[in-house]
Amino acid sequence: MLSKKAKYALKGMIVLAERYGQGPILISDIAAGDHMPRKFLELILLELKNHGLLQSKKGKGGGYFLAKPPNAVTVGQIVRIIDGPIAPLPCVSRTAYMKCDECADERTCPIRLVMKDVREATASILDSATLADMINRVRSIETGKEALNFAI
Amino acid sequence: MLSKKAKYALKGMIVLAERYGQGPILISDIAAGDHMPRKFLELILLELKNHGLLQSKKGKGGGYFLAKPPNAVTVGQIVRIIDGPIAPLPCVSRTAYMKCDECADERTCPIRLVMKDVREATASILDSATLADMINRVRSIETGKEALNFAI
DNA sequence: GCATACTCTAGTGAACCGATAGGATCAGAT
DNA sequence: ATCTGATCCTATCGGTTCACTAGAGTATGC
Repeated sequence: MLSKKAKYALKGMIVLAERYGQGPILISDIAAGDHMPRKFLELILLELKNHGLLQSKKGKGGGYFLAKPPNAVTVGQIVRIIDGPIAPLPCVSRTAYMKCDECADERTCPIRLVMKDVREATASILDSATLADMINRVRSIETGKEALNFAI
Repeated sequence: MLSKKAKYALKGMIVLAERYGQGPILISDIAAGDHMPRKFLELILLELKNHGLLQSKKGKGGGYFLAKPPNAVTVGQIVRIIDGPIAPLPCVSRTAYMKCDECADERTCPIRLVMKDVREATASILDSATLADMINRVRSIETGKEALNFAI
């Protein structure tokens, strides 16, 4: 389950992606647009900055802005920073692998086999979805309406 | 992330599936085989029973057994009972849908669109994997060894 | 030097997790 | 009837995480 923290992080990043190239944006502005608790968002943005996804400027005219273009930041990166590994079990994680202590033979653990499939499927979705993708996807729904459905 | 409780539930169900048709199995036996805390497992099996996945018999010669054949019980069912909805966000859940309060237009929420993909992918894996599938998958690895790899 | 805005450390109440305790209840054997 | 073996049920507990808040610290620009 995605935490609220991660959800706020994603929302914040999307706002910043939409205004990419327009200079620093105030925390307050980001929070106000999507009804997020300002102080909480403050922590989150800081964390994303410390992981290199954001840059900031202090003082008047300050704020946050993306460290990389929107097509170079994926949902997977953001979720991993805030919520930790994507894998449903530590023993199938690539970024934070840990052996289960009870599991005798990892290679033949039936639960592991299924959860590995889940991990693979989830990771491939989250790691291929960039901020730019998300924005475009919404725009095409908003402007083209149900056009895509007919195209299929 | 899958809870330990859900993991124990899956392990327990697999044990019961392997011995399907052999009458009731003791909680203690199930717990001992996989090093699970007996009392904790007791709660879990009870919960699975109350949701119709297991049946039980009290007194001497008692124990737990599957209410349905192993090919009629999926991982998804078990996980949902123990850990709740599979969806990463309530607003993309089919079994426990809940609107997000902040989300103005659900149809164009970019986060929702991505998480819906994740839900779909995860659910299709978990809902198609039965206890019988898991057992067979392990057996074919154990007996056929690396045969499958060569086949690819 | 003062207002502005990010930076950092603590802390808090509520909920959840993993596990245990102990009695209640029921089925079968004697 | 009574005893034994097993599940059934409720309560509780220590620890951790979650969602959020408070407030002091620090750099920036005018």
